Amino acid sequence: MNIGTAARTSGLPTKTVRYYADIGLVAPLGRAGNGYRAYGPGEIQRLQFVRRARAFGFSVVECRELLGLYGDRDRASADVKRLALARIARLEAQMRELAALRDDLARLADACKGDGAPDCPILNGLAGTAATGC
Amino acid sequence: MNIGTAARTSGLPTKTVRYYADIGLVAPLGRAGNGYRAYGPGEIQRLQFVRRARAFGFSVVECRELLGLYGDRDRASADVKRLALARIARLEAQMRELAALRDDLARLADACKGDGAPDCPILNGLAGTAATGC
DNA sequence: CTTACTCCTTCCATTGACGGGAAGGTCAAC
DNA sequence: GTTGACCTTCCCGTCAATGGAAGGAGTAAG
Repeated sequence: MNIGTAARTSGLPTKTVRYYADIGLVAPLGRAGNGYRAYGPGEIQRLQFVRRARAFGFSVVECRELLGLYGDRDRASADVKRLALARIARLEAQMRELAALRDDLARLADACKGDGAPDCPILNGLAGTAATGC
Repeated sequence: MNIGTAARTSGLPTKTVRYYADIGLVAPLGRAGNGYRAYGPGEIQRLQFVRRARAFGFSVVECRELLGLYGDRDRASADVKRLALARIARLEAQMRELAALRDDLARLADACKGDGAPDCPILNGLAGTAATGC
């Protein structure tokens, strides 16, 4: 299977598949006589695996670790759960940060009339000339 | 005022202040005879402004726009409010995405016993061999 | 056989917003 | 006069790709 077909069936852009081959995340089966990368069903599965893991917010490094566990028949599911829970914790920390930002910004925006006048609590808040609590 | 003092009083790393000077976001007052960048109180204020706006998740491009409005005596607060509301919308979209990721991942992690056995619903889910709804 | 078209290869540059570190000039204090 | 802190420019690295150029390979039609 050539890289284009592998890309289409795995749902990744060709460039990304090549990139994953370059960094050794998902190596092709080998090379055809013409130098084309050759992919088999196992590689397709790993590419899809990585695509999903990336969609879950796992970094490429984490994907590498997950792929290692994926291919390890002696893996302990505790290892995988640990990675997943750590990722969940990071997601929730990010959400809390974003929520705090939104609240602060919304408070400023609420105080802003949004008319044609130059007096703007948002700019005042960002400039630190008003009490914004941050 | 030299760049180090400007960095300390504005709360930004020296590298960042230099970077902002390079990209023309906050230009120094001028150069001293020895080539050192010179900063005055106005620049400090703009640096702090950018620091706060960046903390609010505004991109450097948006900061540039906000700085333009900040220095414009004829600005309309509606322009600023538009930027703030757009940023809030983006924050909320990000939060929704993160929440969806967390929910999917938590559902998988819940199904995982986390013991020493190799059977792992998380890996199965990522591999697409189980119904995960994604 | 030539043309046309798609697919593949490698290599290089770019993104955003800096951070690390080298090589070298400047300044104030002791 | 010699530390030590501070400043300058310059270049490379981050993360995870993405865009594009230059050129080779495969297939079908005219």
